[in-house]
Amino acid sequence: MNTQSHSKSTSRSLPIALLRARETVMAPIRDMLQDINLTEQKWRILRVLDELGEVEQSTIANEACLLLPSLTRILRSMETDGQITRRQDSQDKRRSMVKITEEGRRILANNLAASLAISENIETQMGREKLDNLLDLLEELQAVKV
Amino acid sequence: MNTQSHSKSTSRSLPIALLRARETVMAPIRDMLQDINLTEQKWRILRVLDELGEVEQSTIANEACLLLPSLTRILRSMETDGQITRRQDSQDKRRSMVKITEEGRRILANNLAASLAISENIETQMGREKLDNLLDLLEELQAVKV
DNA sequence: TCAATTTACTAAACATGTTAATAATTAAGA
DNA sequence: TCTTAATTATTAACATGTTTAGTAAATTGA
Repeated sequence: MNTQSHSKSTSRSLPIALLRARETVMAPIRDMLQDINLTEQKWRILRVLDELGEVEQSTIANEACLLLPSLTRILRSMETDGQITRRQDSQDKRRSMVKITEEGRRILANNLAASLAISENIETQMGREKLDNLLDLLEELQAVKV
Repeated sequence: MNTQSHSKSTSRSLPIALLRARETVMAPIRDMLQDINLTEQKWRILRVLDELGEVEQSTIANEACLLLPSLTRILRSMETDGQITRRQDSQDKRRSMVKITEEGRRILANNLAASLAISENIETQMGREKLDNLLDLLEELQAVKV
């Protein structure tokens, strides 16, 4: 008898189930991103910036699930590549405000169709109702106090 | 109007929702693991090995959602620390068979209670029914053809 | 039988994750 | 005001993620 027969199988373990499900969903997205030479993290950052407008780095880190040290490096390279701009906030000089550029928006626009096609493929197989149900449950899980 | 008003907000994006939910769930587990000087990946490997017995590395990689190059490095350090053993398979000399040691099992056993407490906290807040529903949907999502 | 292909793993290079320490600035309290 | 604490971001160091390439062993198929 193994240790986990007291516990639960990894397939019913929430952290592992979330990870495996994400790997499934990400596989085609990674293929798409590889074609345009963009990492998963940079893609998330562009989407968050497009959604929120000009924001400070801590906000990006929270929304895109990145740690600040990673973000510092990634934004540096994205600034070099002309996908985002940074400027010091005039009110609070600790903050640096980040904004997506036209080039960044262009990348999003160019890949919107491919991105949607991937989502729709999953929606077709699982069904809209189940997918909404899943998204609701995931939002609820995020709100749990840990 | 931003690019994503054609698309969907990041909170209704499956990859991002899965990532954010996982961050929530993992936070207390990371705290637990830090106390015993174990990474999240090593914890997953121990759980998979405990569940499956002696297996080849590709199997571990699949089950624990790790790529083989990462696994090579991590197993090397776990072997040094006496948590797993490796031996060449006699039938197929390409394979190396990996097994959890008593030390590895001891680590699992010592942290089973803490691990369960974390799961039960989430279960209490979300409810058993919703959690089962979520796990079912995640399993279904994993099975989607991408 | 043997060349071509597949499988299992490792190596190397670079990007990101993670923690700790630090600098700069701002906020809060005595 | 002055000091202390908190906030924002960066740097450094090391572990892991990710991709590409490579090696060795096994399998396939003419």
